[in-house]
Amino acid sequence: MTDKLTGAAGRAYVADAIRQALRSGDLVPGQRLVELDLAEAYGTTRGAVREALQDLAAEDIVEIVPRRGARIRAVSVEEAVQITECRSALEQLCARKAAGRASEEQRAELRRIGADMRQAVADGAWDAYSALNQRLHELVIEAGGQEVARRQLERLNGPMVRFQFRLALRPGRPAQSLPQHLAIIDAVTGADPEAAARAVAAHLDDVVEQLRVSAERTPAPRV
Amino acid sequence: MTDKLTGAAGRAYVADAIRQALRSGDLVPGQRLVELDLAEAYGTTRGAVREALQDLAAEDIVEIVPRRGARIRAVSVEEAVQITECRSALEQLCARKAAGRASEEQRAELRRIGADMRQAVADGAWDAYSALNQRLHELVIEAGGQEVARRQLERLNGPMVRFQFRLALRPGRPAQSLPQHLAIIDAVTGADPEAAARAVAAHLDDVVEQLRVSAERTPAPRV
DNA sequence: TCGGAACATCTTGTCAACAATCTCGTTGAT
DNA sequence: ATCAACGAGATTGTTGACAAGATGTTCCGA
Repeated sequence: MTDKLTGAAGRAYVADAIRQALRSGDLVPGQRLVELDLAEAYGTTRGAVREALQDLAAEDIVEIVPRRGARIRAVSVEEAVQITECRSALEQLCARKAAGRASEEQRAELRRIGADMRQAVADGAWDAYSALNQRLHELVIEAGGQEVARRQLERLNGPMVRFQFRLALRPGRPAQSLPQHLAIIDAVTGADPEAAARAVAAHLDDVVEQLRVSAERTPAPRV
Repeated sequence: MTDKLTGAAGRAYVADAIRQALRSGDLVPGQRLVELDLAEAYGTTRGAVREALQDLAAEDIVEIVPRRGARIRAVSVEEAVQITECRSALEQLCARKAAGRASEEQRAELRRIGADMRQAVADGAWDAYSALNQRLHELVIEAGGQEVARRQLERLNGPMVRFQFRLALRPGRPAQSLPQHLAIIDAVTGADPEAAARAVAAHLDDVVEQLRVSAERTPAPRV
C-alpha cells in the first residue's frame, strides 16, 4: 500500500469497498458519500471515487443527485418484493434451461450441495448454509448457460444486501427453506424443466412472503 | 444552439444522439467512437462525451476497452435470443400482474390499440403498426406496476435495436404477429393472468424463432 | 424566542493541459 | 517480398485548479 490506487484500479477498488461496507453494515441507507472523504479513506483520488460512484449508481446501489452528491439508496419493502419477483422470473428461466442442459459434473455438484445443506441445517451451521445457498443459485444460473440472465440477476441483487441479511437472521429460516432448495436440486438433477421452474417459483414466492412478514415486525428503514 | 452543451446536459444529449444514430443505422457495430470527434460533432466537451460513453457502456450498447476507446458492441444472434428469453420471462411477470390490476382506462386503451393494430395491418401501415406494438408493450408493463421490471426491460432492449429493425423488415411479419398481440390484449383485458402470461410467452417464443431464421439468411454481422 | 437575511464553508462540477499508451505507416534488413 | 523495429501522430487517462451551487451558522429585528 505504498502508492495511491489510481484510475481504473482505484475505481474498482472503491466500488468494491463500498459494496463490502454496505454488506457489513458500516454504511447505512441514506448515508452521504462525500467524494473527498472516500478518496482519503481509501487512498485514491477524487476522480477514481467519482467514477466508482457512477458505477454504483448504475447498479442502483447509490443515488446521485446533481450538485448534492451521492448517498446510499434506501430500498423499500415494496421494491424488495418487486426485485424478488423479477429474480423469480429470471431464475425460473435459468432453472428450466439448467434442467435440460446441465452437465453430469454440474448435476453431481448440485447433489453434493443438497447433501451438504442437509448437514449444515442439522449442525446449525448457518454461515455454511448461507454459502451453499449462494453457490446453489450460482450453479443453476451457470448450468443454464444464460449469460444475459446472469448479468441481470447480478444487477438485481446489488441493492438487496440489506434485506438479505435481515432475512437470513430470522430463526428457523434455514429449516424452512431447506426443502425448497432440495426440491430445486431434485428437479434440475432429474432433468424436469417444468418442475424446476415450479420449485424456483415456490421458493421465491416464499421469500416474498417472508419479506412482507419481516416488514411488519421491523421498523421502516430510516431515510 | 448558440452555446456548447456542457456537463450533465451534454452527457444526456450525446448518449441520446448515439442511441438514435444506432437506430437509424448511422453507426454500425464495431465502429470506433473517438471522444474528440464526437465532442466536435455534437458541440460538447470531451468530458461530456466520456461520461455519455460510460452510460452507454452500462447499458451494454458500447464496449470500452481501456486505453483503446469505445466501440459499438456487436450482438450475436445467440445473445439476441437470450435477451429475448429474458424479456419473455420479465414480460410474462408484467402481463400476469397487469391482468390482475389494470385500471379500466388501461383496459380501454388496450382494446383501442388492438383495433388500431388490425386497421394498421389491413392498411399496410407498418410504421403505425410498429408504434402501436411499442405502445402495447409499454402499456402492459405500466399496467403491471412493475417499476423494477420496467427498468430491467429498458436495459435489455438497448443492445437490440439492430435486430429489431431487421426483424420488422421481414415481409409478412406484421400479419404474423398481429394475432399474438391480440391474444395478449384479450387475456389482459379479460383479467386472465395465466392466459396473459401464456400469450406473452407464445409471442416471444415466435420472436426467438424469427431471430434464428433470420440468422440463417443474413450474413454474420461484421466485427 | 422565533424567523430570516447575510455570510462562511463545504462539496460537487468543469475544464484545460499534460502524461501515458496505442496505432499505423515507414524503413531497413534478410 | 516479408518481417521486425522504429517513430510520428492520434487517442485516451489523469491531475490539479477553479467555478458554481448547496449547506449550515451567525446575527439582527420583531
